[in-house]
Amino acid sequence: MSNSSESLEPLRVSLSPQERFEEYLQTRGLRQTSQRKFLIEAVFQEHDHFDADELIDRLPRRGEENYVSSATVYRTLREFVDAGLLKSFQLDGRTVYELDYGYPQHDHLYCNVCRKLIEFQSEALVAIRDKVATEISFRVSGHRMIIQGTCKDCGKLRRKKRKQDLV
Amino acid sequence: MSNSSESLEPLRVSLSPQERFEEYLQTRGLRQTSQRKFLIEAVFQEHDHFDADELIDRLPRRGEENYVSSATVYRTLREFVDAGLLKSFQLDGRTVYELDYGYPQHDHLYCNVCRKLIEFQSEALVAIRDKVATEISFRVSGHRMIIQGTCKDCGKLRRKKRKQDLV
DNA sequence: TTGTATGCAAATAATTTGCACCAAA
DNA sequence: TTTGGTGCAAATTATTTGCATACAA
Repeated sequence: MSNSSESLEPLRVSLSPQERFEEYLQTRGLRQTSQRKFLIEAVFQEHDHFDADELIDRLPRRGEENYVSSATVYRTLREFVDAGLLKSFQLDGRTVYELDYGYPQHDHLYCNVCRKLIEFQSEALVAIRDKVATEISFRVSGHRMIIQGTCKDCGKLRRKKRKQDLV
Repeated sequence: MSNSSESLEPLRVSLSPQERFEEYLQTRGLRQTSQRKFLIEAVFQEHDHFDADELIDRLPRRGEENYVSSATVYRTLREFVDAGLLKSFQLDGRTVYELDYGYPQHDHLYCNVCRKLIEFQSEALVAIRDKVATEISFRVSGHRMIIQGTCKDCGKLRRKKRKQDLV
């Protein structure tokens, strides 16, 4: 899966993701391990969307230094979500992760051609969400909005191709 | 997965789902088979959300009359989506289907407790979608909005439980 | 020392696919 | 009769889990 995206500016937060995660582990009596430390670095280095497979691909292989088994990668990604560091959602049948801690709430446009995720923010969208929910006494914990279609670049390409076809 | 939902009123459409599907098959040189006819009946009998597994559960078993293999169920559901009869989306890692042909565009609230899907319609939401897309020259083919949280009933239950806990 | 975390491989679960046979058009 | 469709079982894919061992607190 291609996973480039246009990124929003990070917010200023009092704790680093590492510190935040430490806090999370301590309050639950869980342990700080070298794998967890290494993974949090790896994940927050990239500011992009990714799935477990892509992450594993850019991590050290078995036998190399800092190798982490994929079982642990899957387990740790879920912890990061629990800890509020990452958000996850389903796209094309796989679980996509993105940074949450330190990043503003946002939604996505998804290009069906190049599979790029483009972020956008809309207060109006959140307002509508809350209004709809309030009307039926639904307590909102979050939402997921994905606009599908064709991005600017892919729209251009297709038009170019159509022109060529006419020649 | 529980799949009850509050349903919107069907629209009036000139062709029945069956006729619409026939049309689809003919324009593509595909065949009308007894399995396809049977499945379209089964699917449009219920006005609810469902996944492949739930559908298969309420169909005749192997050996019984009108049995359809699950491979064919999966294949046919995708055809229904292609034909515009059904819509599909991912929820909790599985593919959920709902009637599309003859039903108005809408979105969902999803109760994390009872896993019920509640439908809602909002023109304002569509307007925001189109505005966001237009601003970056993105051609929209559709969208998916899911509001997560706790529905009215489950909110009540939880409060009741908390009260009991205090006793 | 004590229980949590990890790595490995096996297990799951949902869905897809290869292939021989069946049946619309 | 020709080509698409179906059923079956095996293959895939992403992810989870059981278990023995390793290690943080």
